[in-house]
Amino acid sequence: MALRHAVLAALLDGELSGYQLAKAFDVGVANFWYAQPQQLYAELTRLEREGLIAGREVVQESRPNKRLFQVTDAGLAELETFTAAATKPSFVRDDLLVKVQAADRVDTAALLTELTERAQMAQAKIDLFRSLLRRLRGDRTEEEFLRHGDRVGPYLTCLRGVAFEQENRDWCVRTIAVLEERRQLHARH
Amino acid sequence: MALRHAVLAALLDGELSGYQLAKAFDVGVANFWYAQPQQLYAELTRLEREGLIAGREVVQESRPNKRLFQVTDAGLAELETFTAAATKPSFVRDDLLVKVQAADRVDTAALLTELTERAQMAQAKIDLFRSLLRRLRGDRTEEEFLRHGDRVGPYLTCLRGVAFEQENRDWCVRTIAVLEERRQLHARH
DNA sequence: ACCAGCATGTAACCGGTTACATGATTGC
DNA sequence: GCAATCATGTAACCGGTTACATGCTGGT
Repeated sequence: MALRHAVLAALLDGELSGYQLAKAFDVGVANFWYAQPQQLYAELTRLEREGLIAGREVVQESRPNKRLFQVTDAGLAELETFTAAATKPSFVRDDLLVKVQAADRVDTAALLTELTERAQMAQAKIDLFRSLLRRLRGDRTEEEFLRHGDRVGPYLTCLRGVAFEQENRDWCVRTIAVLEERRQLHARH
Repeated sequence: MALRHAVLAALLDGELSGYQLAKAFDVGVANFWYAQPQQLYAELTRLEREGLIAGREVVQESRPNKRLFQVTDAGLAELETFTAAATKPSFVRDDLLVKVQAADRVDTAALLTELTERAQMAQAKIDLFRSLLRRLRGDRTEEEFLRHGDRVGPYLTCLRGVAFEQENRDWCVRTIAVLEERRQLHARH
């Protein structure tokens, strides 16, 4: 089980519903975890049954009722155990990189389109994460916030997200330039 | 099925045995895919059965015999189809980031150790990838190689690997500094 | 009228992980 | 003598993905 700790960590920010969590996990919760709604609802049910989170029904009028969840003491203890235990490093697994690996042996037209899209998606994420960072730190400087702010966890993971997506975007742009130049050279023969 | 294309792409460099592939995939083949030996042997069997790769037995004296595989025309066609089709973006999923997300609510001692280890592992990968890049480009400059070299795919993915691991290392170092400073502030109370 | 957003699930499937298994050679 | 490297697999499991399902409200 891997998602459970990501959910617990996400719920440290306060009470959230499954739907709200789903929105957060849809963009990857500041690029550190991605999950689909179905997975989350299932995981929330399990976590509640095990007493690691507590849910309460919130009745709404013009919308369907929802259940807000928060981490219990047992849940926090679980996170504590998890953080203390060693984990094996995670690896990148990206189809786009596989395609680039094969780029000099196959047609690159579609690949170039995809790389362009990826660069744009990366830029969109950068913008999103940057505004998130601004919201988190408020009117303090970054250094000030990281020293004395109360919830630096999300800020730090978000910084990683920004750096990752910048790298992503820059690499896409560079790769497009290289492949396009080689295409032209090849066309001229 | 996802691994199959990564294997096909890896085999574009020339004939390789399952064991050699396993070594490459163990470090993540320039950080674009990771897989275990068992997975590879199973996948190679499947790919050969489907005619996407062809294997030949190589008899060795002082070592167990091995089977070398190369991509067939059908395999190349499969790669072509794969590259032309759209893929959904991949997401980062890293336990270490989950831990950092929760860092201000749990004890960070073990986490700091792990971050240090990660920074070192990232540095080791950077060194590894850099030497790979040097080997690939030979005595040409990077620009020259990317313009006229014949196998730029591996070079480009390797560039991504270096950038990723640098980002990784820098973020670990930064995060350690932040968490450690907060620890001291908190200890003094 | 129709689509987007709110809100929550079930069930089947597949791919990746973990555990288990074997056996020879070379170097410390 | 022991560990590391070469070399190749099988089987059970689990977690993440895909497909399917429901129903109400508010805006264009």
